[in-house]
Formats: sequence, C-alpha cells, structure tokens
Amino acid sequence: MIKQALEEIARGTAEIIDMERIKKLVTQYYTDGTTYTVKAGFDPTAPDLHLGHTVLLQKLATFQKFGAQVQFLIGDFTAMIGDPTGKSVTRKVLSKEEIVQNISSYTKQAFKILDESKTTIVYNNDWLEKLGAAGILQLASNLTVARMLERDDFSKRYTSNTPIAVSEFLYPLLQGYDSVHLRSDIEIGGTDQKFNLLMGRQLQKVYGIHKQQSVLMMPILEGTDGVQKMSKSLGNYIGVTEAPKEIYGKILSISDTLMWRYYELLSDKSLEETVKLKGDVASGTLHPKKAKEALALEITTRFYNEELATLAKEEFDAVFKAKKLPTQMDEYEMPEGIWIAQALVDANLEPSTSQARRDIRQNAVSIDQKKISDEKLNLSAGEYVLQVGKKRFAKVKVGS
RNA sequence: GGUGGGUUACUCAAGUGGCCAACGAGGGCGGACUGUAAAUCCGCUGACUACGUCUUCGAAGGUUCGAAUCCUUCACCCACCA
Repeated sequence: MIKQALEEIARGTAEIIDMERIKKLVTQYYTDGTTYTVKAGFDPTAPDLHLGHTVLLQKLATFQKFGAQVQFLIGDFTAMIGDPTGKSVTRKVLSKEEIVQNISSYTKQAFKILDESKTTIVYNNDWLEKLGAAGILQLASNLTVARMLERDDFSKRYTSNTPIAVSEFLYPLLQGYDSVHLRSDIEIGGTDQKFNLLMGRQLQKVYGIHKQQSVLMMPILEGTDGVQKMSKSLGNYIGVTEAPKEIYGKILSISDTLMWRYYELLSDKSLEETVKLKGDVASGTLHPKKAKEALALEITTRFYNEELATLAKEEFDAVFKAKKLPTQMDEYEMPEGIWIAQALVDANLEPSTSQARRDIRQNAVSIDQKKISDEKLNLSAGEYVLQVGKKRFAKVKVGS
C-alpha cells in the first residue's frame, strides 16, 4: 500500500529532493493517521487555469489521497512583485483589485481537481505584510548577491543586459519565507521553481525549523505547439474552462510525440496501461490517432462529464472527417448587398477586410461550403454559412 | 553624477537621405499532402471597396522637393566608471 502510494507520488516527477522524508510522512499516515502538509504556491495573475496548471493540481490531489493536507497558497503579496522565473523582462505589477478579482475564479477552477475538504487556502499577504521593512531586511541578509546570480535566469538576464529589478531578488526570499511561516512538510512546484523551492529549505533551516521541507518538482508541460511551455500569453494553451469541443479538438491537434508527454503528465491511466498503449502504437497494432482520441476523451471528461465529452467527439468527427457543418455557429444579421470582405469582418471571422481579401485570393473562404474566388462579391438576401479555413464558421442572415 | 551604446511590425533583427509599407529568421494564418498529427512544399503576413490613398520605424518639433535614416529637445533601457 505504502509502496504503491510512493510510486504514484513519484510518477511523472522531474526531481524529488529528500524522498526519505516523504516516505516517512506517508508511512506515518498509514501507521497512525497523522496528516502532513503539502504547500503549493499560485500566482493570482492568470484567472484562467490551463492544463499546465493542472499537472501540479493533480499531483496535489494525489497527495491528498495519501494523507496530505494541501496548503493552497495564493501569492497575493508576491504577485505585487511578479515572479521573475522564466521571464526575460520584468513583469508588470498588478493592482490589488485585479488580484482580488482573479482569486475567486482561480480557486473555483482548482476545486475541479482538488479535494476541497483537504485543502486550506492561505494568502501570503497575511503574514508578509506584517513582516515590515525590518523583517525584510533581516530576511534579505540571509542571502548574497553572488548566490542570487547563481540562479540561471538571473545570470542569463544579467549577461544579456536585460534589466533585473532589485525587487525581483526578493521574490525567492519571500516565497521561501512562506514555507517558514506555514511550516510546510513538502512543497511542490515546476522545475523552473527549483531555486525558489530550495530557498524554502534554506530559510526553514535559518529560522530554526528542524525538519526542512521536501521538494517535489514537476516538469513543465509544453503547450500545443510542443516546444514552448504552455502559457496563455503564447496562445498555446488548453484552458480548463474552454468548451468541450475546444478541449477535445486542441488535444487532437497536438503532435504524436507530445501526446505521450500529455499521457504521462495528465492522464489518470496507470503507468502499465500507458506503456502498453505506447507499445501497441509502436508495433502498429493501434493507430496513433486512436490513442490520441482516448486521451482527448479522458481529459474532456475530467472537466465536464462523459456525455458531453462523447458529444464533443461526435461533433468533431462530423465536422472534420465528414466535412459537415458544426451544429453550433455564431449567427449574424447583415444588410443586403454587403461586401463579402466586410461580412467576414462583421462575423468576426477576419480581423480586417485586407486580411479577408488575402484569404479569398488564397482560396480559404467558402460560402455554403463552396470555395469562392471573387473578392468583390456582394451578398444578396438570404442565409449563408461563411467559412474561413478549416475551423472558422459563422451563419449570416442577409437582408431583412 | 560622468562616458559610451541602444529604442524598427507579434518576437528577434537588417536598413544611416529617394530603389522603404520597410531585407531576413522565427511565429501566425492559408493552400497542397494527411489523421484538423508530425515532416515537407507553396503562398500570405499595416489599414482602406484598393494597380491608388492613408497611417507606421520610442515621443514631440525642425532641416529638406523628399526622412526609419540628418538636427534639437524629451522619455525609457543597457554597460563601464564614480
């Protein structure tokens, strides 16, 4: 039982520091029911969670199954600084109002995965605000500039003449201090957080906490492009609040290589099942697309339910395999004689008439599933389905 | 505080008086091929009912027939020195 728990905990992780401690904590839980705390920090900058965030959330959920109380830390104070991790430029500072607004939608989405009864939401503003200038100075005295510059992204930015705000140096310190305050047993985060996570251990030692937290790092999930990390600003994300057909479609559009990565980090399938699946695809017994469909269904089901996920699949197959029209389309009304390029813009299919004309010239635009080539066309009265490329559809009603 | 360098489209990055709506690369979009996969090939990538007009090269002025390019002021960034 304990062995199985530890295997599940270790699954998909990039690195674990002090696995022994985790082993002890889990063992103790199974011996006398003593729980332990697992901390994870969340930046309230992105109100929309995407699959990249869920990698971490799922790991937390795993811990909850094995006796952990999750400390769901909202970095409302640190968000005012902006985590420098992985950023090539200094991040903009958020206002208090923006932060408050982001938090509620954030936690709501997170509880689609986490067990609410085993989760404590904490805000680091509660204790960091009280730290005061003196406290911060004391905290900062624990670290040298040279040590800070050891950190990869700082040194890269430094050597490439990219600015580093002094306040950014404080970020790892404050995050580490959170672990001191919360006396966390374990902290989990992405590999890009390594420096910050280790800071927690170091500061716990300095502040006289005998048991330093274990650190568990999850790999960063690549976005749908398969190269860069999943992030909203890069537009390569799959959001958990997106419509079922969006989630399903986006997963199906990832590359085969990336699919295995998603299986490892996002699927609930056991390790053996995944290995078998991979073997079947490699040997040609199973078409890779089948494996991808299964994954897409599983993940869509997680955020909705099986029925809606199946519907999404059917819709997808109808539109893209059978080339039928989607069942749901935005509808617009337009005056008679409207110029086709203008109609495409008004239906939000194109950003400008210039772009619309270019696409018509490139054979990308269809009316009622027939390609058109006349960019000067005016629409007479009637109902049409406009389409740009493979994915963009709209229904328009022309005339009164 | 001093000295030097920099700011060009989504990003990186050419361009130092007209050939510049601005090379190139990446990204994005579209087409072909497919499994809406990858890889590959091709095209497009400021706006405007459009072989012309308008707005863009940190900001504002100026010189000039003509400026991303020259001058002035301002803002921001970086390095070295203090």
